[in-house]
Amino acid sequence: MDGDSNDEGTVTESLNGETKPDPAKLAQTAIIKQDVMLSATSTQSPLATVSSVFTMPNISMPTVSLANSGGLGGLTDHLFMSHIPADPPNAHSNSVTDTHTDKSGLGSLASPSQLFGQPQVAAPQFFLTGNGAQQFISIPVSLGGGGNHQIQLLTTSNGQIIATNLGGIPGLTQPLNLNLNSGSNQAHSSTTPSSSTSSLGLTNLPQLLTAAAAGAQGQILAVGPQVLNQLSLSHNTTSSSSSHNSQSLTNGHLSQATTQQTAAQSAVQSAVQSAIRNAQSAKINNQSSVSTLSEGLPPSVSQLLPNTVGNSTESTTVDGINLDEIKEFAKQFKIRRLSLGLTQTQVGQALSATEGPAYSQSAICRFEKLDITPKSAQKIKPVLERWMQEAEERYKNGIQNLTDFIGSEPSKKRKRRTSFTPQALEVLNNFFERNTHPSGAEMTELSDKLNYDREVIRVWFCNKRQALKNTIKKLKQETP
Amino acid sequence: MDGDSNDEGTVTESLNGETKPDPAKLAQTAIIKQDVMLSATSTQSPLATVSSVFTMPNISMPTVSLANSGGLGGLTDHLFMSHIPADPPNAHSNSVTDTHTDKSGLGSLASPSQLFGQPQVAAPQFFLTGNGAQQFISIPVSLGGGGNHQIQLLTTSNGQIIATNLGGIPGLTQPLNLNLNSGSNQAHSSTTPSSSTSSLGLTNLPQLLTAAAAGAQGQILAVGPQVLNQLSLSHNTTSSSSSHNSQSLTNGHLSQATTQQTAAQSAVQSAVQSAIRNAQSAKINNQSSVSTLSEGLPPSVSQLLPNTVGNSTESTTVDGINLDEIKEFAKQFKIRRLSLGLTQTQVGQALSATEGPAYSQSAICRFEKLDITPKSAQKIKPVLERWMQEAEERYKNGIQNLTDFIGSEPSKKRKRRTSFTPQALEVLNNFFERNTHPSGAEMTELSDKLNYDREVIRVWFCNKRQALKNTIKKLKQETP
DNA sequence: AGCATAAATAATAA
DNA sequence: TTATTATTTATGCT
Repeated sequence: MDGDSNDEGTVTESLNGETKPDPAKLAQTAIIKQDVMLSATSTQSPLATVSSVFTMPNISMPTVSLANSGGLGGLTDHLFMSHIPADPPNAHSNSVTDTHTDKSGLGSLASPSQLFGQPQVAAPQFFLTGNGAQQFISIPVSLGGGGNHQIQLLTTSNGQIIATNLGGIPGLTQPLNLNLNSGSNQAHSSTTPSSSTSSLGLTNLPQLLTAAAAGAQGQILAVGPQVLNQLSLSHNTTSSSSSHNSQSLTNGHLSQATTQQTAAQSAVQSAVQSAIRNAQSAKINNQSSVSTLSEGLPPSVSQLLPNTVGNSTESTTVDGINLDEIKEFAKQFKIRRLSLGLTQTQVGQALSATEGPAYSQSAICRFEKLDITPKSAQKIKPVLERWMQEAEERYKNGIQNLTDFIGSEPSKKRKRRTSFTPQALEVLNNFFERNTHPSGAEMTELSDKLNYDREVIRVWFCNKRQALKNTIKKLKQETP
Repeated sequence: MDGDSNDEGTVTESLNGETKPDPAKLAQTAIIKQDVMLSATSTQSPLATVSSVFTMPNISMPTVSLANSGGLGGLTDHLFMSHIPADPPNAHSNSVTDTHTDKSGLGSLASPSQLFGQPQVAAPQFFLTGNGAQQFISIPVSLGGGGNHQIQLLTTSNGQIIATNLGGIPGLTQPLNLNLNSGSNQAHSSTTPSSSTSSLGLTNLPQLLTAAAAGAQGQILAVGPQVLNQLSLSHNTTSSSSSHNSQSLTNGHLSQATTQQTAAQSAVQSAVQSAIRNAQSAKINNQSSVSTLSEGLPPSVSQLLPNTVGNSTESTTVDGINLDEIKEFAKQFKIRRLSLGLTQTQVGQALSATEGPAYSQSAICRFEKLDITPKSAQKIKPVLERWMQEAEERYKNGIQNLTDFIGSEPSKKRKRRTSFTPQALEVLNNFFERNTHPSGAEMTELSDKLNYDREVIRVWFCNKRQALKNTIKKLKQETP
């Protein structure tokens, strides 16, 4: 649950000097990064859709090659190619899954008690709104103005607790605002190369090696280029492929059921929700799509595309924008990103540095999922393409180079897994039993008491909650 | 674990049963944490810039691809150059640094209090990274500003020392960075002989292809090694021998080299674990490692490979197994997996079904990272190849098909994010203000009252606490 | 041989 | 965009 991701401290300054341009804006807070690993996302299925066929069969080879592939080499070629899946658009939407969702769902509404809560303010606001600029975290609303009294504000009715709590917590008082940036501090000093390096080397060596060798990075990288090429090709083509399976979800498989007990509910909910959210769901759009689509909502590329598929040979275009092309690009972009061993966060941060704010991890995520408007996609696509090309170029010239470009380290290693002592676990578990969500102060206390990093403690609770949740889920399933 | 935990319904643990024995012995465990962070580096400026000139966006026709490929050859040229850092080891400039670095450092160990967990002390850790800017990981300390009073905040009750410590340490401010690279050094000239490249290619078909195709790859590969070598060198350096490196390059000996690493790692592990865990063991080991090499541990492919590279034309082989080939396969396998949108878990489950047990998510993960013995890798490689081919084939024919093959899951969707009603939020926030840690009973009550899943409620509190925590953290950092 | 879970990354509500 | 949730990956462990 908790993710973790965020944290970060921004330290403003850096020590190093890295040259870095200014980062003025760096991302903010955030976290940072991670390592290389790639993850996959599987969530959605890529379907193959296809769309237009064309001629670019070139690639076809792959198939054949695949066979061979035993060897590696071949693989590359094909890999991608073959797929070319177009993804079905909906991916997300399908709701089958919803299960939990309920909440919002109808049920909840309808139901009960919720009603009564008093309607207070919309809670939402409280948090930060960040405004545009990235760097600042602004606190909420209010703050904007002058001093930050902050805390109270936060609290507000709904209680954003945050503020309140803080208040309660001694020390916390501080104002909420944080500016991340704080001025760029940066020192760029030049870095001392040799020395530093060396040190590094030593330090890391072991790890490095490993990483390189095994590491994700290395692997991935290699592929990259090829992929790229193909990608581009395919891109246009769109390829042919087969049908999309319509929604495969098919339930047939329910099998799992997984989770849900409430299939029924979920279905309902999902339906509802989806309806609401998406407003236009994919299908609908087809034709009218554009116009009709929701009025309010601007349709995202993914929403528009689904339709496309069909069999038509033609590409789907909206406002003069070739959605298929964008779709393919997005797909390839992801693969290229993964090939370089980069995370969405890293890409976003790097872009924010060079292209200006507006490239958060979320933004990258949305682009890849095409959960953005065609116009928007069209706008950032060239930026991403350019950036990716440079990243790839640098990669070729050495990781170091890429590292510099990105800012962070792609190869950063994963933190070593912490081992808790039985004693520590006992303390943690006892605490967890009483309270699964320790406050910051409590966490700090535990951290201090047990002598583990506070972050480690935080993560422990996070994972513990997850485990609990999973356990509960299982029980539910079984029970009935 | 804890024995006690029960209460509530939380089932928690029961399931597992873990129960873990306790080892009373462990001393404390602590965390190991940290690794090193490397930061990156920067040293040189990369600047290269570049950029892309054209971009061929999408469409790229085949041509494009050609271009790339064409590139291949060329690529080679550059490849290497850059890297080659030489680094002397020295390291220490900053005290901080030292810490990490030294493994030997024992000193560090000594220091603190770590009775339990980690040694906090070492503050160093925290920083990390950042290199450039952005990324800092947690805590930090901010250094930036100078005095941060904030720090204290963190500290609060227990005071995680961290903050405090940092503050105390003068100088920290900077230090942490490590530059990897530095690479500059380089001469590229000599280095990369094209020939080598080619040779490489020849040797390993797979690679060749790749290389050719993508160009990048090839390059990369090449590079990698170098880097590695260097690293190793430096690595060794520390200790003593450099010799290895050279050897490593060559293949013949690889084995030994490998071992070394292995040893190192292993050493590390053992050392760490047994001993202090925490301390950053890694480094420490190095030295010893060498000599020690390990006997005990069976070397993994990744451990063996690094050395290999070098320039040698030949491929690394151990026990008649071509490690380079396996490495390449592993790399491609991952990409292929991702291209199909599959997770390690899915692959593992599917394989377990068709090939019999023995293909857990962990197994897949380890294969991809090559954290397995060559023998083992050689054994499962064909299985994975075969499976992947079928998966790809099915994918082409429709997702459905793939879905069936995999067994359900692929399409499983992510649970939809819960939306709380304003009313519910009010109730929750009010509660949170009074008590951030509701008991199980209280949670159940809220769940019931608000009509949300209990789990959802639990998570809400969890996240709320985290948010609070993060807020606090930020405050600390920033505020100057 | 793998489970359990820490750590990391992606996706999503707001 | 940000904050937060959901998923995936990696690894310690006996």
